[in-house]
Amino acid sequence: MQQADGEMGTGDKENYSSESYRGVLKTPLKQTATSHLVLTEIQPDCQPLTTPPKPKEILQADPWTPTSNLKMLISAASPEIRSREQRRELSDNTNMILQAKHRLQEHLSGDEYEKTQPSRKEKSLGLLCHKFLARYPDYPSTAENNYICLDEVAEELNVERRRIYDILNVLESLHMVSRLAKNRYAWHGRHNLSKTLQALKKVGEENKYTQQIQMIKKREYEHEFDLDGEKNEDMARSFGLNENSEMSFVELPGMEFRAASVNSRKDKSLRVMSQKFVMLFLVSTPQIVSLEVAAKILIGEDQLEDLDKSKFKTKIRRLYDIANVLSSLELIKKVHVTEERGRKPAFKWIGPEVLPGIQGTKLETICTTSPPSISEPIPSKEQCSKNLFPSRGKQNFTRHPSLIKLVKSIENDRRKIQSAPTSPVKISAASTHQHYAAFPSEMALLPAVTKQKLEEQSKKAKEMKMKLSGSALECGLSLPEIVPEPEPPRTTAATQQPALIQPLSACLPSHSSVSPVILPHTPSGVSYTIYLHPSQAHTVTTYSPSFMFQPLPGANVTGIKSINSKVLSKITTEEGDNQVATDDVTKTLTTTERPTIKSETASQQCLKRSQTLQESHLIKRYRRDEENLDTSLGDSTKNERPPSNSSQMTHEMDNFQEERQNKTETLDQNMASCCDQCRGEGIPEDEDKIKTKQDIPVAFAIPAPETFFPSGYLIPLTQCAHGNKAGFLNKEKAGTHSLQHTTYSSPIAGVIPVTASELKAVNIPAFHITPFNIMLSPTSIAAAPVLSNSCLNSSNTSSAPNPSSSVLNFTLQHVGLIPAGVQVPANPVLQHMVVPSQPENVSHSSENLQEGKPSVPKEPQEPQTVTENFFRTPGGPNSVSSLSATSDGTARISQGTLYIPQRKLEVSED
DNA sequence: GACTCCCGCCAAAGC
DNA sequence: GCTTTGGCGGGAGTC
Repeated sequence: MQQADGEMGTGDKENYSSESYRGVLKTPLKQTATSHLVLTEIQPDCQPLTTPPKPKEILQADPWTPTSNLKMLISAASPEIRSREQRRELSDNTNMILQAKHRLQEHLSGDEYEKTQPSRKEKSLGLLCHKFLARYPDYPSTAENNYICLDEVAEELNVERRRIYDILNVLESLHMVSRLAKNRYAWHGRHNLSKTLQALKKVGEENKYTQQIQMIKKREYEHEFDLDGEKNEDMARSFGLNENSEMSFVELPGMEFRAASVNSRKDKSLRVMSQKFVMLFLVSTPQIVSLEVAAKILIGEDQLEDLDKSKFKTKIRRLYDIANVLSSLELIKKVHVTEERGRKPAFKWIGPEVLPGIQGTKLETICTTSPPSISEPIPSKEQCSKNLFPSRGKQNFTRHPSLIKLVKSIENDRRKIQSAPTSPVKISAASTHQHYAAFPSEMALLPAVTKQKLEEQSKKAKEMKMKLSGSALECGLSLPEIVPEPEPPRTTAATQQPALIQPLSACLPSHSSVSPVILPHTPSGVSYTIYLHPSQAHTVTTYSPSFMFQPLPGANVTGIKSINSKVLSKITTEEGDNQVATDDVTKTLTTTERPTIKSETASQQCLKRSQTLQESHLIKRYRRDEENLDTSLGDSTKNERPPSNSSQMTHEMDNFQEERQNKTETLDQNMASCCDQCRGEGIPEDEDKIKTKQDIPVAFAIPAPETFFPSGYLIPLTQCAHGNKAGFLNKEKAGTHSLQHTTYSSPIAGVIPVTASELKAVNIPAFHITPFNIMLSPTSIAAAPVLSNSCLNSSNTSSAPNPSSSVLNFTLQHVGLIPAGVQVPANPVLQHMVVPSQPENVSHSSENLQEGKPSVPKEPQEPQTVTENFFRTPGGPNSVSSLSATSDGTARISQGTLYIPQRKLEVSED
């Protein structure tokens, strides 16, 4: 109470009309009054306290419930209703409520009074935030008086200012309010929300939160989260957490904090925590974050050595505070994740889908009139850093350190642009080229351009298909709508500029820009770099009879190279940058029929051994997967999908396959033929022949109507020196111990940026390209981005043929990334991406964000099941792990010794 | 007993 | 030196 008095001091003097009222506030009676006051008063601006009394309600035995309050608040959110309510309530006698309070206080003893108090729930920060939000419009006009008087708000809501600070801090983190001066805030509503979320997502990706989450979950699963500082430091170090130990606030251009106070105690600020928390949702797939994970990440960034229980508890408390406010904003909702270890509280993102870079033009506009922007690091890196981190003379709010990385990344990109071989640019893309060059990270995702490109490519591809001879199309599946241009003859591909990339080269992505990009065609003989954002670097599944991964600078890379043309399949995974190789490659090979793996850091001997060992297993798998393929190409794919999605899946699948219906049969035959070849002589025996089948140029995406995920870039390699198999084989040894091929010094030539919306627009459903940088050798056929069926669900836990595996193989073969007949298992890593059906999240993606529309309220959902997979990366930074799903429901890493069972997370909503 | 999170102490920062 | 701001953790209410 003393503190309350202290807090109220100034405000009381300024705003409270009488000492008696002040006294009321200090009495328990205020608690009762609080609820009812808030229920009735909806005053958008700082106005004199005119809270109408509702004596009857005050004395009511049946207190108002959160539900009823919410309903009222919703109705009050309407300006008309609100004004009507105000008019009516303003007519009431304000003094009545005070009298009623006094009366109640006098008549009731302490115990009796306690019973009249609203329950704890009714005093929750979430409800308080609801009340607070109800006072202001979501999208205030600039003409309005949008100032917030802290004292008045606290007074009218009848809460201590301390609570208002909690709300304001979270709102500040979303740039819904900004502090103007002491006791004074400005209300911005949701105008800036979408931009803020985009910025947060970007920063979250920069900070590799996805990997951090994975790492924590993995550790969680390996053992109880140990509080051993050394281990956690290792973990943090691997993600560069120490670099970000000073948590900084992410600003929007033009939204810099002017008040110096915000710079204080920023390291533990609720604002920063809130932003970090939101980031976790934005980068997570699915967008469900448990409090535990969030707290650990926040602690990890804070002080690793203080990772004790009290710290953890405190963090959890704060996260609850934040979550309550975010829930009131309808950005998240509480769920429970039930896994084998128990039921955990978690929160699910229900806010608008955030696609990075969509609003690049808007941001750019702001940046031109604002202090240093993300997309416009001028004039130099140093200057930018200076601007981002101004001196403490006059404290501006510090921008996030990751922005510095972003600047460097952009500069690198620009360098690469300039050094990369130029490719002809399509007219359609030319107009945007300059724009892209100016704002590569933002413009790389321009949906309209992308869509146009897709359409053009589709047309061209269809035309070229008509012209192409069938000799190069043994596996001749017709092309998806995004079919790019036809491939050049393979014999000259290595020395040619791939025709495919020509229209693509106009677009240069920033390394730092995480963009959903559709993979263009992989013409035979043309090497590509699949360039994915480091923050997405979870896993990659590849498969090739002869392929090579090439790490790209500044990204998480797992390299893998086949030194034996008979190597039939490989799966790689990467979860961190600095994992330590600990496992013997051959160890697990003897226990599994799964593909061999190869760490970049492992010896070549291990690789050869593993390859030899796996050959004997692969033939079996070919047979098995061949059967699966047949099944998956039929109706089994649909059957395996969750019931809720089966209809839509069927529809999309039908659409997708409609135009290639006739060729499917041919495919089956060809597949069988190829498989026969593989069985008999090993795949690469007829490598040229196989490669000629890769003119199925476009990433064939498995329909996944419920969720779209960011993918990456496919970047053609235009300076390939390896023109033939022999040359490649000669490079094999070198490739095993060194993946730094100078040949690929300038790999970035072009990409097609595609957003999820475009994917859907062209009936190309989501596919997953696990975050990785893969650089193929010129002669290699495949680097297989994981095209994962989003509906994989947990079906691979059964011993039945896994259609997802077949579909995946079909996809990879279709795309030309693996030879026909070669099979790769469905990568269980991807299954954690399977999220409950939420089509509305897709539909209102970019458009609504751009228009600043609020997210569409979502219907309550049934409990959902999410399968998560966690992996140990057995090798070092460049390690390669083989992952596979086993019939007993485990994810197996062939290189490592770790078996990590799949975790089925049941997400239930409260 | 675990989960939630209100509450207010009290210190840092601001004025 | 007073006020504002907000980190922090005890502990009560709820499940």
